[in-house]
Amino acid sequence: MLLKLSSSSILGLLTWRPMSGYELKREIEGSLQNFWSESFGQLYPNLHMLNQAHLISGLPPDEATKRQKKVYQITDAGREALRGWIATDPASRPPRDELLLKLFFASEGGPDVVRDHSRHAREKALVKLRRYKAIREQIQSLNSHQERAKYWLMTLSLGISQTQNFIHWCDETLDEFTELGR
Amino acid sequence: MLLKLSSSSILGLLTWRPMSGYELKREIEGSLQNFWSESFGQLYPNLHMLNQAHLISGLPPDEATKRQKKVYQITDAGREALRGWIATDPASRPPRDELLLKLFFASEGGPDVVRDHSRHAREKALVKLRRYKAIREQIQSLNSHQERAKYWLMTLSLGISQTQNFIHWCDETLDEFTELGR
DNA sequence: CCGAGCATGTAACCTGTTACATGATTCG
DNA sequence: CGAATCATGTAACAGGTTACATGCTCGG
Repeated sequence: MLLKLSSSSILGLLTWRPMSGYELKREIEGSLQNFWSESFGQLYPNLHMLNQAHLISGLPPDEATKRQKKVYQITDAGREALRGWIATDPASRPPRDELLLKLFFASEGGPDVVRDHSRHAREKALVKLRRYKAIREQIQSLNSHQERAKYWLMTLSLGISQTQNFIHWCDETLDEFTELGR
Repeated sequence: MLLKLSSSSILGLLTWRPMSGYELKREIEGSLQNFWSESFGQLYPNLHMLNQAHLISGLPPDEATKRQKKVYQITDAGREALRGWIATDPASRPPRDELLLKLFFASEGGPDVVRDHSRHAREKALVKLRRYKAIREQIQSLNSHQERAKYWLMTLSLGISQTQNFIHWCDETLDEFTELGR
């Protein structure tokens, strides 16, 4: 069973607990935001496809809350497909970094452009870093016998160190190009 | 004049010297490979659009080599548009990192998957790092009165430190998850 | 009752890649 | 002369976002 890239996050999240499309979106924007995103326009069609492929199945609607919410759970075939997908070599998307492209050609704009961009990028990175650290606290505070925590912290630690390194680079760049501006 | 994202690299490169579509592609795969890419299917149509918008103009074909090569140069309006584009705040694309998504859900696959992926990623990062350093040598060895070099080295230094940091993280991860595998 | 958030879905659009078609030139 | 590379281009497709349409439910 071949698994589409845009379906993998769904299956992954459904290993946690059964969820609806809306809940999945919230979870993606919460837990996966740092390295993944998915739009409703992609999510709902994918949900239908996964259902048809029997990798997920719909739960019967809750009697108590007669909401029109559709809750899905992962099937055994789904878990199988997910495991297969996880094990295969990850493909890297063609690079497209707008900030770096602008900085690369920034000699056309002068040192001020570099200063402005790196200052702004630094601000955003700081926000990101604070968010990362808050998540880390959260994970560490929940029961440590959660086996998944180890894996989550591993990905987090990459995000934190990359962001810290980026901030450091912003500082250096800022130094170098504000001298030039004077 | 609003500049399309996929056209900006063309204008940027044409500030170096007049080039044909084919040469632009080569230059993108050479100098910009670490943060940018462009396919022919995008490049040639964009070239036509930029030409029609008078941001670039075709050079008369060389008499000596009667090749069917079409060489373009950037116009004043093109330089203007490029400067404007460089100065505007860069947008960041929605994140999509397949490796991190797999590692995040790797508790489904076990420690071996983590080990395999980080080992492989480390290999690729090492190759990248060597390439980065070779480029740095090259830039530093060309005449230092090239004003652009300062900008190029700035973007390079980010690439190098991010890659080094990534390799370091791979080592840590490898350590942690090979212990688990035993 | 009304607005915010819950909830599902679709159609139009944009961007970008892949695969293909075509032909010239250079070098061994 | 044949293969590799130079060189330009297009059509089909895949992937993804945005904007819209629709309606429910809960709290104030």
